[in-house]
Amino acid sequence: MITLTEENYIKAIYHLSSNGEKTVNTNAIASAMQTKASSVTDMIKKLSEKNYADYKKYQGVTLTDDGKRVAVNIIRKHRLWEVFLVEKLNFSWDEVHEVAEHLEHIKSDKLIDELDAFLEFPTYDPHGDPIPDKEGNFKHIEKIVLAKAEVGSAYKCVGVDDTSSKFLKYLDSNHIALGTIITVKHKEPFDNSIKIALENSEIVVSQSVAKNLYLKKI
Amino acid sequence: MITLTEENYIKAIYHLSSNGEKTVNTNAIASAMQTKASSVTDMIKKLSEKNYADYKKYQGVTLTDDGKRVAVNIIRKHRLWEVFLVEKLNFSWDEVHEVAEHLEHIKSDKLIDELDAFLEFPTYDPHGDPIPDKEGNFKHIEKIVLAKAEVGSAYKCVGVDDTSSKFLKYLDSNHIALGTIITVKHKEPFDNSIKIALENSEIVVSQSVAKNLYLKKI
DNA sequence: AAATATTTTTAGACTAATCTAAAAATATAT
DNA sequence: ATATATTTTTAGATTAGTCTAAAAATATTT
Repeated sequence: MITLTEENYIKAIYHLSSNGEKTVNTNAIASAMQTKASSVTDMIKKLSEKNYADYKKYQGVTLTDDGKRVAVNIIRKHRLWEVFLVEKLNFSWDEVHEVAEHLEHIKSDKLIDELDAFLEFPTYDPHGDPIPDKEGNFKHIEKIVLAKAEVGSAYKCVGVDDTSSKFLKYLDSNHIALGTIITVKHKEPFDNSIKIALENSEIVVSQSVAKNLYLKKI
Repeated sequence: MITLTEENYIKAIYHLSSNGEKTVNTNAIASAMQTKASSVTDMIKKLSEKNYADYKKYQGVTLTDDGKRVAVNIIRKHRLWEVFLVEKLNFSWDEVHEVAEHLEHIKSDKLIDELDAFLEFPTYDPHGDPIPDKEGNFKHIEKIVLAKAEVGSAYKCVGVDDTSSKFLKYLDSNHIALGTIITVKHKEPFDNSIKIALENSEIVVSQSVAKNLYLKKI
């Protein structure tokens, strides 16, 4: 049996290794899990014993295929619940994360398969992240970050990196949502801010916003 | 903060005291919680410290108003999730209990209020049990147990006491569901079995079935 | 009312997950 | 390449919930 805490560590390791495929180090996990390095060491030993992770002392950790399977399944559940919350229960995209963090740990294959069907097999969650299917495969969308978009081109907003309530509320108040069409007008070299055109407005966004917004060329 | 285990103990105490309003004894809780009496003693001390229960050594335990509030809220969540599972996710009434046991512990007022609205404020769960409203009030239905129904009268099936999968499947296979009209034909004094008439059939049910089926006179 | 049985509590130990503080290993700087 | 800094691990303690076995309290029999 896998515990809730083990699941959360596995998920954290998965996310930390998904941007860059090498081993994940103890401190990174500690900061992601809001805990201390010593606790992480204990846990990765346990994950290693249970064959969810490969671990050699002082050398960081990687997930085994089993571990990855667990991680992807939790991500599937998390994202399906997020869709449910937004589409059926009137949650906004900045409110779903915390509740989904809990719902994702409910263990019932029937529950998640039926939920998937009830939602008509969605492929993206409310933040534009792909939802793995039952077998763990997910769509790979070719997206770039606004910071690297080219001046003069038009893009569609397809996702966010930062899913914090603060950032999502900022986007809401500037009328940026998934699907919004964005044209890059000007990049300011001084502070890396970017002027973009939306449907009815032009706004300037800071570098930190530009780094967290995913676009697809149209 | 209230833990999952505390919530489960509170729920168990509530259910044990709801049939008969006096104090609940340690062994009863131990058997309901599938644990040992010594563990129960530890926990009721803790619940007492946290003001969810009143407890005097060797004298059993009762819930405080706070404790009752917690219990009713969990029951509300449990039953709303059951309705969701049956009405939206194609679960049958014998499959919902286990999953609802987990879902009931998700803590989010918005989640449960929106779920309630999404389900159009149901007042009964799939087993005929009333669903408390936000304030904790629930409908009291005047129901009797089949074992005490009178020969010759007609009744509507309004609930079950035993919600085990075994019993519910037995009812399914005999075409008894919530709303089914039942006429009592004969009571057999020898073994307390009862012959009842359904829409298209007559069947004999044992005493243990008769004790677990709730009816309302029509 | 004394003897016996049952129930409940206590005492002490265990596991999972965590922590602090110190030690060990690795990485970086001079 | 040696010293210093950083990262990681170990050692030992803590908390929540559980257990077993023994002790204490209550209930039941005779």
